Amino acid sequence: MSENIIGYIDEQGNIIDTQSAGDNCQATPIEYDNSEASLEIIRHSTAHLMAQAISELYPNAQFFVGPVVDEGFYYDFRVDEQIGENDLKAIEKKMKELIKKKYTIEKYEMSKTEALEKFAHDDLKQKVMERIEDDTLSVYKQGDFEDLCRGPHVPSLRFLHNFKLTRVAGAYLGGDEKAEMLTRIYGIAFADKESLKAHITMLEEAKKRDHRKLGAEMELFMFNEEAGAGLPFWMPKGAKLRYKLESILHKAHLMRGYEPVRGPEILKADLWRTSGHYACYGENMYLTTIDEQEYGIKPMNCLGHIQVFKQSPKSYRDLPLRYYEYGVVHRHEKSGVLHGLLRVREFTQDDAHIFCEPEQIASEVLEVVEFVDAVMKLFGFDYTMEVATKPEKAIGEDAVWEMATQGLKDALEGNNLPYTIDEGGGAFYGPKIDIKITDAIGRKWQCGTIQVDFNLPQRFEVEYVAEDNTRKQPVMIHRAILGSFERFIGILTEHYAGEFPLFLAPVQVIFVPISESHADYAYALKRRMRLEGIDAEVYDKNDSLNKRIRNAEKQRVPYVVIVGEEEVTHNTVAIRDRRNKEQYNLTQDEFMVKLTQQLQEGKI
RNA sequence: GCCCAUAUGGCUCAGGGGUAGAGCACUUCCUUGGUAAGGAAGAGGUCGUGAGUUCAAGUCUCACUAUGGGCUCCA
Repeated sequence: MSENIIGYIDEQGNIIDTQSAGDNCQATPIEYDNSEASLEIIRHSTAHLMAQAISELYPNAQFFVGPVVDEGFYYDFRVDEQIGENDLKAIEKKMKELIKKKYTIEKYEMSKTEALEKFAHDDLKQKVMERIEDDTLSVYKQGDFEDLCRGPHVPSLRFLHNFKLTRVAGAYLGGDEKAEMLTRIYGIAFADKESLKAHITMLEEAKKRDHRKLGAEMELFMFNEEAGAGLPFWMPKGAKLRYKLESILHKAHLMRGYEPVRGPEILKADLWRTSGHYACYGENMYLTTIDEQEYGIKPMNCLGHIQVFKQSPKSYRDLPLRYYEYGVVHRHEKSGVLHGLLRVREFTQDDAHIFCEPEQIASEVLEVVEFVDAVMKLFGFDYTMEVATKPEKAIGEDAVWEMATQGLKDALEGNNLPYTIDEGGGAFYGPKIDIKITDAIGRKWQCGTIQVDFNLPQRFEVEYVAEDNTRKQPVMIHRAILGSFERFIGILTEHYAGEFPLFLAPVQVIFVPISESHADYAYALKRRMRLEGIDAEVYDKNDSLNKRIRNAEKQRVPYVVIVGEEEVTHNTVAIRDRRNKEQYNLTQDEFMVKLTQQLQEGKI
């Protein structure tokens, strides 16, 4: 057996560790490196090593499960002491001590009955075994530490060096909110030191573009303890950015035949009862009483649009009718899930409801998908689509659900658009296509959504007059493309690391006059910019030129423009490119043309 | 909501049972400089909120609020 082989992959793609394979294994060997299979073994063994260290430091610790996940590994366990981030160092240190003992990792098997007996004193192990169907269970042993485990593991602790424990967290036993909460420690491990270092650097880079940090630095948005959690404030620069995004999207909606509407923020609770929100979504709603009448603050915009639709009789000739609204909604999210702009309690959706005939579903859904694609391309986002099916808490008949779900799949399949299925992930009133985009550190966020709804039209008796003069029920398609301005701007900020394209940047140009005598020229330029709808600032504070240039650069604006004697004389500007730091001169007119042309990039 | 952690001037952070400190930012003055920090002076904080322990609490304890890392859920 080669020194560097830590396991094998059989023909089915299963990983077999050296303990299980024996000496004459014919399967493909797994070398000790950063391949997927190798990391799987290394990380799993590192999780066990961590458990061993924890059991030495906290002798009464009991262990649940310690799997490998996308970003490394974790172990769930129960312990009497409180473990905080500061304790991770001590655990790491103990792990390194254990490595020095060069334990081999041995495997032995026993029947489930024997195992149940062996771990009779350990209720967590009993719970683990409840979830296992096999009759034969394996135990891995290193030094005095042994643990029930399926493997695979490295042959010896000597293969483990490059790891880091990253965070400590609480996790419900088995992911069940009603179950006891265990302590979870996350860690990461690699085959070599460089990869570990690179990973840590990547995390630090991601931290630098965290939208919460940039949002504060760039004065885009803020939160306020006195106002309450999850309630964002938009500062002037953030509001400008948001307004630009709203305008781009507003035009895009009009071009696609949408009509703006607007509903009230609060509606009587009876309407929410009719819709089913009261029963299915009530725990997330803010309710209030006015003149002994119960009202609900809207968590969604559909009801308003339905009332507008119903205001006058509609003909099949009116369909499809596309109502859209930047709808402000309030949802009572649990305090622990709030996260910068990505998860808030008040947010504005770019919401639309398309009322159409059942035969129009596929073409309407497809048009929305194309709209989504145009928006995602504009910002350079990768995204995936997911068809979400009927959840446990749902209204409407199964047959209706099936028809709607199939409609969504047909629209995607008919146009060769790839998608995955999220079983049980639908809204309570219908199936949906979720559009998920990936942020700067690889987290996936749901943004856009397309939902087919046969239920609300029925509940509210929404009707149109068909060609044969009978009354029919339209289908409602709920859709959002950004999802919410809050979340989308949060993701955009991280995506661009704060360096927004010209058509979004809250400040598009900063003029830096070389000395006081050139300030007038700079202000004249600023006025000219404003007439063209371009946001510019003049940095003429009593600071050195270098410092003002530095401050301007730190603002992450698309253009920093220096003006001095030469520019004033020739009516030109000296532009610093923010990317390559080169500079070039243009006449005022050329610069204006360049800017207005570049603004066109924001059209969809 | 639950587990763990954190909370000191606008920002980043140091300090620590005897009554608060730095850098940046801010104000004023000098400096008018051609591409990432010129110099000087000044102002600014009941140390998140409320209780408790103590002769004495910003420092210790508890509760609450907010934030961060997770669990669960969602745009």
